[in-house]
Amino acid sequence: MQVKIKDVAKHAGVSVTTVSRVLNGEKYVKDDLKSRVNRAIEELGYAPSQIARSLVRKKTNLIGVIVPDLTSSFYSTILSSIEEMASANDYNLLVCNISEDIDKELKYLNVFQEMRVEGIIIMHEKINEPIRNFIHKIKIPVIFSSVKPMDQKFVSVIIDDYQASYEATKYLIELGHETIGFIGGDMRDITSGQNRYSGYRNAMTDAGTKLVFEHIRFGDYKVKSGYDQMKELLSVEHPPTAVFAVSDDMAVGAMNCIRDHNLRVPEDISVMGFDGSQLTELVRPTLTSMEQPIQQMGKVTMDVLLKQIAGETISMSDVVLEHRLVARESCRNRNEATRM
Amino acid sequence: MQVKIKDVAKHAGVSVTTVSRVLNGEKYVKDDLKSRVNRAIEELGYAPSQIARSLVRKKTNLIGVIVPDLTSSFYSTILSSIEEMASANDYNLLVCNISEDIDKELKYLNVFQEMRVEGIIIMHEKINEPIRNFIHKIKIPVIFSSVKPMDQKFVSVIIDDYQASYEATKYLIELGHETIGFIGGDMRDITSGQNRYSGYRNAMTDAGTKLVFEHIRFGDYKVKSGYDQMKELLSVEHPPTAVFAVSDDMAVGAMNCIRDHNLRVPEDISVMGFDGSQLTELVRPTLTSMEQPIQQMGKVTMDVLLKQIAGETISMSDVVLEHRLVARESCRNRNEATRM
DNA sequence: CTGAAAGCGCTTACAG
DNA sequence: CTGAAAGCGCTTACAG
Repeated sequence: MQVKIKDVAKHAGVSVTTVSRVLNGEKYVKDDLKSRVNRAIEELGYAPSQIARSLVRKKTNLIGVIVPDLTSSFYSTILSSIEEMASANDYNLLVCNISEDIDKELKYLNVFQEMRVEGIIIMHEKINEPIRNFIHKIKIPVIFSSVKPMDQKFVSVIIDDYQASYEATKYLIELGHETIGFIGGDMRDITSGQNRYSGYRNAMTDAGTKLVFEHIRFGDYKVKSGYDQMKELLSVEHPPTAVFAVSDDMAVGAMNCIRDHNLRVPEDISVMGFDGSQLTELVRPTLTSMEQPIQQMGKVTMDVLLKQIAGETISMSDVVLEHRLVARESCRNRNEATRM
Repeated sequence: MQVKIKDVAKHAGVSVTTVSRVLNGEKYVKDDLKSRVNRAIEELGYAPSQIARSLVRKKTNLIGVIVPDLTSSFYSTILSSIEEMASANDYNLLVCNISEDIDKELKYLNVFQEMRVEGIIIMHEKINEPIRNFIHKIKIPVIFSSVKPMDQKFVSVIIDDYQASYEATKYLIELGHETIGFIGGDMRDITSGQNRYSGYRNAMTDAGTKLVFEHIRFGDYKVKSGYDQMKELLSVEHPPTAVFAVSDDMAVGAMNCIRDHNLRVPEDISVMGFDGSQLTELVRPTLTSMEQPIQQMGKVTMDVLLKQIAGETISMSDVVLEHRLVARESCRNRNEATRM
């Protein structure tokens, strides 16, 4: 049996009320009693039950987080930054890794509700009807991090994906590339699918560069799909001289595919990534990438969520963070490249 | 105000006992009442409070996990596998990312206790005195995953690090390498520090290969330290022709360093990693690695922990899983290599 | 098959 | 400054 407050009270010869008071650091307890209580706590190895405390206080200090893929460097970095902020504010994280499994998500959302988490963070945008209904119904604050699903009720902490993608493409154009392949995301995703595609498309047409149907492909953000889609890009009659993949993972997959076909990055083909994950510095050549402020994204997400929990009436607008193109080795000027 | 069981009872015109019964799927409730209750639950959007339920059942379905570094591919993969098993068994994960911060760990361990988690998983072996005392004192099952701290009270799910390291080294020796550099871990770590070093050392001396002091270095398992230590190895008069790093991350760092010095892997220097993380297939050349069964490690950890929670008297012995050397491109026969 | 009552381990007015 | 009592939202004997 766990020792409980009653045992401590008995041991110290005081009432449970008094024990509770020293537990919660209230003043108005004589030093004499306070030290007796503390000694009893020490001697009995007492640890108050958060469960019981939560019940009466109606406060759990719990936050539920739904991660699409824990093993992804991008998400685990956001999560780690969320965790840091949470911990600093005495919140604990209940984490759920749904790997494309929508049923699991719904189940977890229910668990979150039953656990009376004070806030929910969601990091993907594949929101189906039951989930949409659910998050609209509950009165727990919900916030989206790194994505913005088609839904105006919730705050999203994101970058301007359209603009970022536009600039990334423009960068390649300015490097002299006239054929730029695109490895996009899931077009059902607004943020990372549609917006990034639009940015690419408009940058191309604005520059008077023609869009080549065979140069436009879509993956699932993971390394393997980058590899597979690149393979397709290499198999067309006139492969592009540069490729823009909307995730670093896919960009790395593309780079590997290019190398496995005995071509060189960036001499033969330039590769541009997106996200700014650890991978960028880890591969060779290092990967030029349109970077999201990943750490900050996690931090700001928790910041805003904590405010929502505190009941501050948040203006329902999104938080849009700065993106930044970090040039590394994987992209090269087309003319220099051909000269080599 | 949250709707509670009393509201449902009133709405359905039954007692809370009856509502509780249908909630918990007990038989002995007339279909008539059952459907009235279910309708009331539906209409009111009622979700039972796990907090209250936990209090009376003395069961939280919570497991606390302490991860050294969420952004590491190795740990996040174990965590993801733990999460999967937990979820399948209706357990939820409270995760704590301590980044070398021992104070944070102790704080979290306290939180875990107060939250009445049913089990605790720890994935590192830097156990200091206060933490040791703490985990020895609490009556919550504690299990170590991927490490075995110097302590006999707890079960560890591990591989035979000594043997794995011995075999990895032997593999390089059999490839004809006579000078094999070593990038080890923290020698305060029994499992991944001392045991892996011993395996290397003994494989070398058993083969009659002499240990070269300047060829033996120690990092912190991360990419950067692999890079830095490799730089040192390259600066000695006679650099080794092969390098064994005790983590894939360090091995990748070493590979990058070698390349940045205009040397080739594996033509000039072979590189062997350890862990079997996603990186192995992702870098070029692909990384030969002594692999741990990462997924299985997470799964088995949860398996054993669940048994301990169920009160099964576990024989206090560790679970030792199979390691496996996976040969890829980064290691080459010394003679072939020099011929090129 | 159904319900009234006690109790899970705390906190918090309320009274003194 | 201290304590008795009510209550947080459930479940579970117990009685019928």
